[in-house]
Amino acid sequence: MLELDKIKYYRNYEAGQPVVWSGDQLDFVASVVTGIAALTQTMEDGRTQMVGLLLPSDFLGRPGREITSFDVTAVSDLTLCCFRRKPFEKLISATPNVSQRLLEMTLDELDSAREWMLVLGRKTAREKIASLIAIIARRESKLHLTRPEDGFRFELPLTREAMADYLGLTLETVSRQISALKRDGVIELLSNRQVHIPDFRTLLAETGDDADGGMPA
Amino acid sequence: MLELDKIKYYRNYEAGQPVVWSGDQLDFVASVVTGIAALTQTMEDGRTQMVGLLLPSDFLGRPGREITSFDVTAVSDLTLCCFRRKPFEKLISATPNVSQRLLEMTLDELDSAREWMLVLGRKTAREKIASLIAIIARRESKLHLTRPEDGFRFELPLTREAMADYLGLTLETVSRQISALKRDGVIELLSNRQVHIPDFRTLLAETGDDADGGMPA
DNA sequence: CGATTACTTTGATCCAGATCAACAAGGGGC
DNA sequence: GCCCCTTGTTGATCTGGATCAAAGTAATCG
Repeated sequence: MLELDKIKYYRNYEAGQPVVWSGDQLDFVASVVTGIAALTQTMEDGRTQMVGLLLPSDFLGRPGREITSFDVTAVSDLTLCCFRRKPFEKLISATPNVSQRLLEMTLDELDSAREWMLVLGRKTAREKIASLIAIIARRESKLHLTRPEDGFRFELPLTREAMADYLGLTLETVSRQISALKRDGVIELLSNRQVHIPDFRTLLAETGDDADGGMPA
Repeated sequence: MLELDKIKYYRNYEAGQPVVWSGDQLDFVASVVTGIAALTQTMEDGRTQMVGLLLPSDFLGRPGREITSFDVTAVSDLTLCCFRRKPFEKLISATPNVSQRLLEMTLDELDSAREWMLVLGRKTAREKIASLIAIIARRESKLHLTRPEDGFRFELPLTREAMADYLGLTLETVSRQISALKRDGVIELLSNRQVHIPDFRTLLAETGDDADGGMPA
């Protein structure tokens, strides 16, 4: 992959800044280095739905199609490692490994998207919130190499509004359900964003998923 | 692709029959020849959400992972063209074209899944129904090489319940909204399943999408 | 054919979550 | 510190779709 180094460069975005708008041409593909980006869709009347979260190491842009179908926005301060499209595409057509790796990543994303469809289509507001917190918790624990079963604490990277956009809810409902989970001892809040999970099993029980079902990314 | 012929065979399913259950080992990958299959997820308490529809030429199964994460069911009578997994995987690692083609198909499916997330998360029942009918209409028109703008008729391949599972609604709501669209002259029903669209634009206006936005598969 | 079973429509009622409306709590910047 | 501004909470009310309940229609089978 040494050739990649020759065509890569970095871009930085502040929290809230747009990376690309739906329908725009994206003349690069990129991988998230630090921070979080959100893929969202917006209807004419302003209703919006987040359709994906990009975390460090996630990939942005699809080889072979230069037009994005979703808005991409920096949720937190964001650094992207970008590759100019043309040389990148030449590279992947030359090296089968890259293409296979990309396929695998894409299939994982597809699985995640489909699992999220269950969340959006069938879960209650409380289950949605619990699911989202569980996903973030799982990721954090992976990052810090702790087992999520042990109680631990972390920071929610999303505003209440962003959570609402992700979950197909309103921000008021998000706030209320977080309060309810706190009242019921499922989670503890050290501050608005700082969450402590006393018992991960209890949280999982609130997601509505069976025992150890996988969760979307 | 001549080598593929050596390892392929056919399977038939009757409407309603399961193809695989979530968590089962899938020792083949396949492509739909005729009929329709549904990918669904089910919660412990029986709530189900359809997460994908497989139509003729769509692909089932992912190279590299033998366990399916979704139930697959025949919605109508179904014929699959199957490839035994091992030789198929050997083939795609040998021929970069196949792998690239698969990547492209998967990216398309991912886009579709994400567009469906907007439908599930933010659309009203009426918009959901209109969206579904528009999608099916579009497909049918593609199949018959007619432009969907011209009024035309076709058959809904799904029961009201299957539509409800796809749209995150109950079957009663589906029935009511179809009746409402009929009452308002957006669609005409020749029978339960036979739909006639007098004016495609009118239908599109009911989906909530802006003008010519792409629709999920 | 009539009967049984599956699918669909329609009605009445209920409730989870949306909407409308205040208000609290940070958190910079000056 | 104080003010402004963004973010979050909480309350009151409303409503779209769920739920519960009956019929109506169509396909299937003996």
